[in-house]
Amino acid sequence: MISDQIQKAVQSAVAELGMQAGEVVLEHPGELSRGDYATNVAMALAKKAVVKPKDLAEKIATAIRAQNIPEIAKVEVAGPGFINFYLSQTFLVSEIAKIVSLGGQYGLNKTLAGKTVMLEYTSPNLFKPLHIGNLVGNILGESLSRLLIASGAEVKRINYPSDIGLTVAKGVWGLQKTGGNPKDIKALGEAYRVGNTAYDEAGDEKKEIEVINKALYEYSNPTLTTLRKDGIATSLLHLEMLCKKLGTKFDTQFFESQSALLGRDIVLANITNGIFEKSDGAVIYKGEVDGLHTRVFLNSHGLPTYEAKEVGLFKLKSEAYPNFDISITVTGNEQLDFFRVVFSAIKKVFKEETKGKVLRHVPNGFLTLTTGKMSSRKGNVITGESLIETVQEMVREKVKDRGFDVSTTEIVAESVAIGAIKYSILRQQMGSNIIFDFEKSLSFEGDSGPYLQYTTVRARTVLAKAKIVGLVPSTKNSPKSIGDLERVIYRFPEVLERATHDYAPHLLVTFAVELSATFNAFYANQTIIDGKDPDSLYRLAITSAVASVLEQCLYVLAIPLPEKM
RNA sequence: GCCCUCGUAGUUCAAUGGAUAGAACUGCGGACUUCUAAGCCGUCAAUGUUGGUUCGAUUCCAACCGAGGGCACCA
Repeated sequence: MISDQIQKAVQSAVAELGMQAGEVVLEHPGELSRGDYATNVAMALAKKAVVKPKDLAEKIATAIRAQNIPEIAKVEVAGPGFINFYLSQTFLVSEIAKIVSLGGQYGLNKTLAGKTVMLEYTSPNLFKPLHIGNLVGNILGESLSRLLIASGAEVKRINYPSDIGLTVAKGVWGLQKTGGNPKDIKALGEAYRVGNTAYDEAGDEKKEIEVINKALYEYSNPTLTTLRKDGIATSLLHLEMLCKKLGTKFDTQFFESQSALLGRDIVLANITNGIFEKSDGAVIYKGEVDGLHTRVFLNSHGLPTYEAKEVGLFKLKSEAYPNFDISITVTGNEQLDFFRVVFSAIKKVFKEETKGKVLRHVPNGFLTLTTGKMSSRKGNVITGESLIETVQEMVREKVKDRGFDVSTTEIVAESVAIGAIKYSILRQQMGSNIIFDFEKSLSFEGDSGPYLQYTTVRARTVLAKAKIVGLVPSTKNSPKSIGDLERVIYRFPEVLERATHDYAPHLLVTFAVELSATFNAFYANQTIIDGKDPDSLYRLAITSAVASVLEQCLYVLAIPLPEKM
């Protein structure tokens, strides 16, 4: 990458002056007028060297100029002692040519080549409609997995649904009460709602549900077991459809019914060695040794808690993928402290299996809706699906005016709705809570999923039109001076790499918006297709590069791209 | 009480310790007989408070104020 090249150039220039630069910090100046890269080495070194930062910067700049690097057109000292680099037109144009020829391969890197990553996300409660929180986790998780793949990692997408426990018991109890068909997803949702309400009233119903819960764990009642089995199958099928809509396909599923007793046994086996200890009839792990807090792994009835199930789950995972390098769990940010403790325990129990490996919890934020439309009156929970459906309906109305046929309208409405939702979740740093504003997300004006989709579709439309006229994009004849687009688009590979490194899809979102805005300004400023203008072919090359990079951004964010808008 | 997140324009979000804190929405004002106007151009507007570290702090440290979450048998 060009940034590495500049880093090296700075380092050797500093060394020439008899100093040690260490890690050279390179950044993109806030404004393009200040160049493409800037470094602050002179300011950082000036103090030690007892010289004025600007004088030192000038010396370093001179040494760099002497290297005659073809990619660098100009080196300048500015402000308090920054050294600014201006990339050469030849380099920038060659990047455009590179993007056009490489297409979707442009920008991929090998920083995680050879690494296997287990990435667990979504992980819903079966029997219970998919909650918005699950939706957020799925969206973040899918984008993370695509980011890791773009860096060469082999990613195993893992789903960990809860198929046993109180939630399921509530649903089964509800099915018996309502007589609902366990193969009907709507009846299942209704059954859970009935069961959940009854449980909260804490009367005889609560006891009945607890009895069912125990019976399900023990498989002691065939009727109940069948209801559970059918309900789970229905839920899973439904989940799979929803995930498909969202762009996820899991490699593996582990169920809580597998991890529960396994986890319990592992915990029991690690009491004598002092990792876990008994306390008030329960089995606990004292996180205080690691500066954390105590958590209960087995309750006083000897049943595994969520904590112990995680221990069992790790066993399942590490057996399925013994050669993994990184294990990531994406869940709500309220579980931050929980996972610190659980990972601390797991690392002790599985000392060998976790040696040299990374266990990481990636929190996703809590999503709240600003408008009253979706608020949960009457105790109705907002499901992930109803969110998508509501947004889709709003989009549908807008798309109708465009005069598409019925099936196109439907496809576009779904893509745009999902794009809008995903964008509003991925645009900010993960972990912080998300405010989802219906009006704003669906205004389609700037800083939105539809904005990115629209820009990409627009660029593709232009390319298609040019093709019909017989114009082929080319960078052979670039104009005397080039614009801002070339100076933004070549940054894509470094943005992608950093987004992976920081687990931060939002960096890619920010970049995609900036690129889109630059392209839209470019588009508005002139006519791209003009058979009489020799520069037209170059403008088409740029358009092609933009379309290609934006498509990649959307792909990594797992935002669908409609054919037209 | 202890611990963890976090606090940036009216609103929703950006800003690997850097230069004039960037967008979008809203408000106000424009351009358009061009390939998609879900677009483009201009403009008003912000770092919770008080200290500290630093050549330089939205960023690091401390205290305070405020929001959310967690802290023994839920997940």
